[in-house]
Amino acid sequence: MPASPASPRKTPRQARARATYDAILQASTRILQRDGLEKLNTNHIAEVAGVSIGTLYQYFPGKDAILIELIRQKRTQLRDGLAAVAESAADQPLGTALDALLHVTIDHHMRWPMVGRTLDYAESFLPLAEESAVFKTELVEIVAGVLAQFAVPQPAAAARDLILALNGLIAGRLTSEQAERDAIFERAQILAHGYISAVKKQ
Amino acid sequence: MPASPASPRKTPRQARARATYDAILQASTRILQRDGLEKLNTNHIAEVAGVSIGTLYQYFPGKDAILIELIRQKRTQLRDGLAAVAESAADQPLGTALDALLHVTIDHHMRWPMVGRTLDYAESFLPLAEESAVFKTELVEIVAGVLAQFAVPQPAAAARDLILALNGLIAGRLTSEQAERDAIFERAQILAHGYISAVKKQ
Amino acid sequence: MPASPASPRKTPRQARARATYDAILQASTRILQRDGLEKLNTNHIAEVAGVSIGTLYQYFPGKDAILIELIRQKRTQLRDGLAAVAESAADQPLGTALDALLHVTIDHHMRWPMVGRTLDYAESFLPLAEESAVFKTELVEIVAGVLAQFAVPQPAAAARDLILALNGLIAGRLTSEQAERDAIFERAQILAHGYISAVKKQ
Amino acid sequence: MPASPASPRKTPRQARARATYDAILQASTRILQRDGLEKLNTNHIAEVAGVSIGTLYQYFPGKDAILIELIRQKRTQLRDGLAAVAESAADQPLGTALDALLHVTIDHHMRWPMVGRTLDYAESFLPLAEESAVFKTELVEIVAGVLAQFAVPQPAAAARDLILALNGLIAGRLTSEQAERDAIFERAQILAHGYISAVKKQ
DNA sequence: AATGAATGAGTATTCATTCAT
DNA sequence: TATGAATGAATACTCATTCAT
Repeated sequence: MPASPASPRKTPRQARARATYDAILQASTRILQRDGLEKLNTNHIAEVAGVSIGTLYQYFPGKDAILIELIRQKRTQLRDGLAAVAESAADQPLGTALDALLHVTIDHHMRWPMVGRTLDYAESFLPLAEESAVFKTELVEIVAGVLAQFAVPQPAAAARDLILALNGLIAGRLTSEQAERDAIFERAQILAHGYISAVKKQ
Repeated sequence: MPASPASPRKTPRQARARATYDAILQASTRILQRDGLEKLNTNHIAEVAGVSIGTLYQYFPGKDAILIELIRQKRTQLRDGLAAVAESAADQPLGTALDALLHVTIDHHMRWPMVGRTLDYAESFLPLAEESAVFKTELVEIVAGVLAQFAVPQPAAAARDLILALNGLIAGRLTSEQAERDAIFERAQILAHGYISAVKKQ
Repeated sequence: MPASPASPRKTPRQARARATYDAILQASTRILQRDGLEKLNTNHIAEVAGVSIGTLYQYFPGKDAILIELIRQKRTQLRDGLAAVAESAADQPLGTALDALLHVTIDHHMRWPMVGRTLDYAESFLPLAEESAVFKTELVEIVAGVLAQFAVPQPAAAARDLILALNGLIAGRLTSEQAERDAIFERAQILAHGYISAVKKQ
Repeated sequence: MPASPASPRKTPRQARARATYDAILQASTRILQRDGLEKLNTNHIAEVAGVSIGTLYQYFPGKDAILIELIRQKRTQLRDGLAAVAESAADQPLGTALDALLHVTIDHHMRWPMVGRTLDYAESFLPLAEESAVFKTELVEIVAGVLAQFAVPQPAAAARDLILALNGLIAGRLTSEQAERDAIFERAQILAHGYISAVKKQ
């Protein structure tokens, strides 16, 4: 099992090790959020995390592995959040279900807006093609499952387009000064409902 | 008035100078498209452009200035393309005008998909905040002008949201294998029409 | 009396300790043979030996001490092998005695060819000058003792030259593809006999 | 033509560049001779050579390339030296020819004794297998050419063995305190003549 | 005694930029 | 003006060694 850049080098067993592992990831998130990808270097991460550079390399085979782990954690959060909402939306009207999904998505983007944008870009140079495809399929399936309950035609294609368009809208709003949570929700709602109405009329 | 990183060091007057200047930008585009931002370094650019590193620095004060110039050229292309279409859309039905805008936008994205994504990211660390705000406003005004002709309420807000959502949809599609021009257009059309219908019903 | 890098930190008394000690040395030999000196690091040794890095340092004060111990063991093996043969050669003809010495030497080189070469090099940076001089003298005395029985003039000088030349021949052959045991023996025999004949004629 | 560790990165064109290139190699030789392979690191080389670390990497893709270039230069020196002597030995008696070859070889070893030993070891981890085989064949052919003139049977095999044995003898003597040039020559002469006599009697 | 988490000095390498020619 | 040799700060990563548990 050779260490690839895609997997952590050592799985933390002791409590201290776990804390170190998390500290490295949290420090990375902070740097990404405050200074961007340019300032994310291993020495800086170690310093912010309060560990030595050697310790960092005990847990991650390299800088890319840290980025990959951050991406994975963020994906897991979003997927689980959407899945939970999708499940509880089973017996609710379309508008309610949609709004719940929107809230989860917007909250997710708002948590670390800069980190999200940066990690999206990082995907383009990390060896994550296959994993990304799987993740996108999972997201599409979750959303498509909700859409299918309301007789939306071609639910997978609709889900994929909705996700992309909403991501663009939300991320774009968060980049600019227009970062009011409720305002974003309102516009996203119009977009989503409008799109679904149009798709149904097709 | 010292040269700021945001402006080329010299305005090329002679034809040879112009050719060198363009060669540097074209080389940068090629490297960005093929290898990504990581491989974009000044020595490599000079080599691909067929000039010496010294010459490169005669034309640009630094690496960032090259990126900035690429961003400006791309922005100018898109803005001019949309403006031309918007003008000729003055006496056409909404659907036709919208489709024309969509075509320009999709073509723009498809020209150098990887470059577009990369430059979008590069904006986040270049000193371009003000300029970017102006550009976005210009785009919004162009699109809002069209929407206003058809009594779309709050045309500026609608234009902004449409631009963001469509960018997300188109860029996302181009990232994945789903890069069929007509297929993208079809879905973008649904999104745009659906959104405008929804906005009108508000 | 602080532990010097030239001596193991503890003399193992219990069987388990002895096993650990040997496991570390065997692991080092395997790494040296398979991957070379570059890959020989204490963490790797500990891993291959199946002990923790802390335990390794209980038995050896440092990496150099491991190398030194390997060198000592190999030297002891060679010296004892040659000494045994030299003793039993007391009442045999010169050719027979010489052949026996050659066989021991070739067998010794063939056991771990890569390890031998590497440890020869390691001598150059380990604090082993005096010990090495003693060892070389011992070897020379063993061989010179045999030569003296057959009236070889200046037996010590002849022994020393023979050892050096044969080492060069054997090691060189083992480095290349020409590693046939019998073929090496044949050429070494010619070399040794020719040299002794020449020395006698002086 | 991708930069491999086996070839210099940039062939010096200007006089200044040539001087820098040579300074790097000379500094490496000095470090090798005085401190050994352990202390041979790129920063140290650059410092001793009086150039910056960046300059070093303009000429060599890495540390290994420097070692390889040193090996090549030493090999060329030895090969050319032996070839010249072999040619001029065409019409001389065997003893004279052999002595001339011995002198070249001993002089070569004595030039940088420590460097020679170290580079011999370095061969074992550098990607030089094929090149080394070619070089050894060339040496063997030069010496075998001389031996063949005097009806030595199997001249190639004899040449190869002689080279290996003499290298062992000379290098071994130079390692110890016994580094008298004439003394070494005398013993090498006995070895060479004895070996050839023995081979002829076979 | 054994463990393994942590350390940090050391080393290789890159790349934006300068400046003498 | 163009060239390309030179610079050196910045960065990734290794590995011998220590020490708290």
